[in-house]
Amino acid sequence: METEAYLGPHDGASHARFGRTERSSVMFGPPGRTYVYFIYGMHCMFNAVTEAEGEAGAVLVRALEPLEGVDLMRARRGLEEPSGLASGPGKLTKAMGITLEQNGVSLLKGPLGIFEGLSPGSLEVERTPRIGVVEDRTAPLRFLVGGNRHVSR
DNA sequence: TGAATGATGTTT
DNA sequence: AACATCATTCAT
Repeated sequence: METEAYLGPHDGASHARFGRTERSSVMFGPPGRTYVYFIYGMHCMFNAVTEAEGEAGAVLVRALEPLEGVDLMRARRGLEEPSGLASGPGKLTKAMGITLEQNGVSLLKGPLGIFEGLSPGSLEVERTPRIGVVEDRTAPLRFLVGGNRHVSR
């Protein structure tokens, strides 16, 4: 698992840096929903909205370790090998079948209810600067599970 | 290292 | 209405 935090209007690398726009409006909405957006003309990025309504904040899920549905993910990616299925934010949405249609849907229940029935775990979490951002190059807002190879490049 | 590829927000 | 930018990926 690998994530990055994007903050509110004061975060120069966040989509919320222009305030509440059509694209970023879901970031200002209630927490526990998805924020999905289209980038580079070809990739969807998957975020979880984190902050209270009226404040902006989201966590970009950049990579994960496939535990279930590996064959389906492989089929969606069009890969023979099950390695690197979701080792990047664009790869991850393709493997998961996440598109703009899922923008703003709940993560607390339903098909994407990934926060449902979660119990706190204990993981070694490493922190590094975020990838692909030009503002705030040094802020350590990228979080990875220590020693896990299912991360982005 | 660079091309692919299109929406977004800002500037004119 | 036009432009620069972009929370990437893959092939060269």
